[in-house]
Amino acid sequence: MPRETARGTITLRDVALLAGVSRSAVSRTFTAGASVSDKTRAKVEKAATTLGYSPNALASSLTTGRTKMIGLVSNNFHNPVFLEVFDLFTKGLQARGLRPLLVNLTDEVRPEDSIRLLRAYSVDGVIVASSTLPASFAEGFHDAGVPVVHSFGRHIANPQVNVLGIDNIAAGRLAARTLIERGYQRIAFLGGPATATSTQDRFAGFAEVIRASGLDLSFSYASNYSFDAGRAEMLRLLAAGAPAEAYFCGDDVLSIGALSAIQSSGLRVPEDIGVIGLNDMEMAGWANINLTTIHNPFAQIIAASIDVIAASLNDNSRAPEARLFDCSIVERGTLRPLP
Amino acid sequence: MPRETARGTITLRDVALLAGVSRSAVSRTFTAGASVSDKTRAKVEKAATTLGYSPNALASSLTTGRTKMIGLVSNNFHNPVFLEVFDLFTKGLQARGLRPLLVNLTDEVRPEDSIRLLRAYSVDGVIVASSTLPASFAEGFHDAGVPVVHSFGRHIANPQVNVLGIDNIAAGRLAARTLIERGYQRIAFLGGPATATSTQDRFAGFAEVIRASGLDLSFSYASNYSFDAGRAEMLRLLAAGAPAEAYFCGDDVLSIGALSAIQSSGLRVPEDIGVIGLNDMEMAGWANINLTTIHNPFAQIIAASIDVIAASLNDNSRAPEARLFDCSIVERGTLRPLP
DNA sequence: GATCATTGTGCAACCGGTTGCATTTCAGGG
DNA sequence: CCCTGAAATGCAACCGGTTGCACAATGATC
Repeated sequence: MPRETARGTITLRDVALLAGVSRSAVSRTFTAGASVSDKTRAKVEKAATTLGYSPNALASSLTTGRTKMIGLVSNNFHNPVFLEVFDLFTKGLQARGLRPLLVNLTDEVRPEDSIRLLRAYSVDGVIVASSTLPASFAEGFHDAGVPVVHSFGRHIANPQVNVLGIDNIAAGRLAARTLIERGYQRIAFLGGPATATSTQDRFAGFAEVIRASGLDLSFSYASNYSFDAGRAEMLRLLAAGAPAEAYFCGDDVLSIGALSAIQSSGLRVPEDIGVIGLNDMEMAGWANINLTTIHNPFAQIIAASIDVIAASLNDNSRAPEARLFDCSIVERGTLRPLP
Repeated sequence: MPRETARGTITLRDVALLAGVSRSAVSRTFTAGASVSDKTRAKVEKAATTLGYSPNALASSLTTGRTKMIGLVSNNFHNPVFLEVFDLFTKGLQARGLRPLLVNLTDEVRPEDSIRLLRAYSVDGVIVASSTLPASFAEGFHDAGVPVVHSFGRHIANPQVNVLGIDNIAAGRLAARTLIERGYQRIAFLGGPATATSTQDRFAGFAEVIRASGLDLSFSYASNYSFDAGRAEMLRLLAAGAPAEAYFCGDDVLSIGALSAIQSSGLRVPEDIGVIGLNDMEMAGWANINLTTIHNPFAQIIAASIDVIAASLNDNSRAPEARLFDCSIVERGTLRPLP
């Protein structure tokens, strides 16, 4: 008698009974590389399909120690660029048979809670996708023994955890050189929140080059990486009078906010004011935006992040690596052309 | 001797040993409403914190039959509105102690695979967030015995599964009335993909009212809900000559593409051509876009979807419900004002 | 046909918790 | 101080799989 199937779930037992083999045999037919004869495999598969059996991944995780779930943690649920990021991460993880367990950190930056949560769910690894969180956040997972990669995080020489992303300092330098090449003199930095590591680094590289050229540099910060914050800050700058000739904005969405402020005030881009962004999100290429920006190679970074996390699953003692990816200028319509 | 802690995981046993109680006692201190004396609870909690123990949610799911994981399935990873959707879903689920397991269906619409996958992970329920998938997709989960709600799905009278969203037919009517009120005569529908249920319904309502008013109605479809598709289709219409006076576009992102095409061709909005969108995504309110559109009450729909799925977890025999939410016009700058 | 190396198979213990049941502890009442 | 009922506790079986080990079946070799 196939026992009370109270919750209706079909288990290994049921299949074994129907196929007339042991539970081990059923288990083995469903684990790759196990030793099963063609004959029993056939019997088991037949029984499994007639019952509509599919193995319980969570139960097996108990003994194998692997859930094939990856925590995907982010705090950027308002920046359009992150839609591309989620798309690439989910597709990339799925392609490797990994499942993203999503954690929205928007209002919550206490690492302990996320760590406890993701440990409770025994995720095999964690991807922290954020350019604004401090390194300590990802390190918390590492300290808890969970493989982790910090995507879009701050680069440092000897990191505690894997960190993959662009060199924000170099990106700042690139922005500065680009503006200088085009003959801009009164140049400004309109950054994201001053607390974000990405903002700090972009500013550092930018300021270094501008000042080395003997130019003045004014700078200010938007309250966060958002359209409204970019627009508000640019409106403030315009109202204060004597805006700069060109602005390096913290990222694309901030740039778009700034552009809208400039348009509202009747000034023209790039004739009166030039703007360069960073990220090259899809929208930056839209014909009505046409933002000159610095390309952030998301697809590469994400593919590499997944490679690294997958490698860490097999060998958690890997030394953490900090990998940098090159940025490049995408010339569109918000800077005047090279002289 | 606390047994070989090979993988370093701290279990119930370890805590029980240290606290000098049985495993049951430890288990009970961590399950709400169980009967434990204050004294043993204190001992257990002390031991748990010194060991850094946190219960394994997956192991407990084995006996309780609940994982508190919800499959969040979508195929819209390119429409900016979905960033808002993911933000609201993840926050709402987390607030109830539920965890979203994300499934990206972008290139994949075979329901069986997703069903098999989510059953393998024993999710307690599934939310299908898509306005383009057929009802049969969500029904697949229902047939497999998994509670499911289809958010933004097509409304029908006696649904097989919970479906929550706007009344797309009513929205189409609303768009038509809005255009007629403003005196537009040559009116057109620029829809999303003709295969999407949302497109079909919006068209049905829209066409009904336009034709009832004795006006002509021309219509065409973009290849998908995206900026590029909207722009391409509008460029084609403009090149073909004699465009309509006003367009009801399938959604906001399509509208923005169409707007950009109109601007590119030197025509003015709303003087030469009016545009009305649908969704009222964040970006529609950006000052440089300022799209007149129909508000889709995402926050309400998502909150209700979570309520419904949470209720289904306790009682999977609930009769499926189809709930409709009201849309409203958001007046901005892409339609001429009421006469 | 006997011998030996290879698979293939089932038993039983285990992964980390939960829970029904029997037993013990305890507080309050007489 | 004893009795009673309720609360607390531990035992042991179980959730749905996996896996080491011993044994059985199979095939190759001489």
